[in-house]
Amino acid sequence: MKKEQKAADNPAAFERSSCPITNVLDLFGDKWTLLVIRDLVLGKRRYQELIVSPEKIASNILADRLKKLEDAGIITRQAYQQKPARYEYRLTQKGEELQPILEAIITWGLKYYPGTTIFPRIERY
Amino acid sequence: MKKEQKAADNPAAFERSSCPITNVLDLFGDKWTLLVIRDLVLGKRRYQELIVSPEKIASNILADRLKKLEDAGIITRQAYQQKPARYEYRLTQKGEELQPILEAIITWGLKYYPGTTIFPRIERY
DNA sequence: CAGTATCCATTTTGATACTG
DNA sequence: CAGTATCAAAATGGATACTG
Repeated sequence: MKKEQKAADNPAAFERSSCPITNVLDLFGDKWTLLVIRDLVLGKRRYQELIVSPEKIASNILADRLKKLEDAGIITRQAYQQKPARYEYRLTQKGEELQPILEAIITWGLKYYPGTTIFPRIERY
Repeated sequence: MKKEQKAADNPAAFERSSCPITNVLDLFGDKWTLLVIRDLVLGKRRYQELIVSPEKIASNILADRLKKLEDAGIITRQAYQQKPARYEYRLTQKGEELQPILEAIITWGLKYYPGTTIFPRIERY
């Protein structure tokens, strides 16, 4: 409700949305969202896998970001078992296409923060 | 002082910094920093040019971000006249190399936010 | 386990006023 | 103009407890 209300009430909202970068920043211009996307790109799919990142994301924040990413069509949430109901999160095509952004960030980050490394992609078979 | 203090006090800070993406997010994982970088990439150099972006960045926020970007070695601040002292902000080599990130964002943004456009680069001669 | 809910501290912002 | 200062409001975050 927040975003829509903002768009309706705030006359500046239109201008803001006319720039592609601004729109993308509305999506992940914060400390956590891109980290969640990183983990999904690396192959994580379950809540438990996502919650254990070294950055120690809080459970409420993770839940919030997963919801927002689903709303944005970046990920899907699919049940993989009943009782108890459990879900897997996967990138959609739209989400997969964020990968070049991540790669550009990684390239720059590795160069200017020497000693950093990216976790290996989780292999599934 | 804030960042350094954080690194010194917070035991989790080390883990956080071992990932290149996390480090980059510390730099521009917020609503405004990347917008400032966008404008600089587009050729803006002076405070007045930067302050008039359609997103209406507040003057204190702009000043803060310029300072942080300078501290990070992304931009330089050079006087171009005295009395009154006036400065130009330009991307360093390190800052120029952020361009691929911006380009990846723009590519994705243009695709998924149809109707958005990027401002033309300011031409100087 | 996979979230949801709550509560409070901290951070970020936005508006406005002020200075050289 | 190019910032700096102030300050209240809003957003965000972290810790913890709770539910099915």
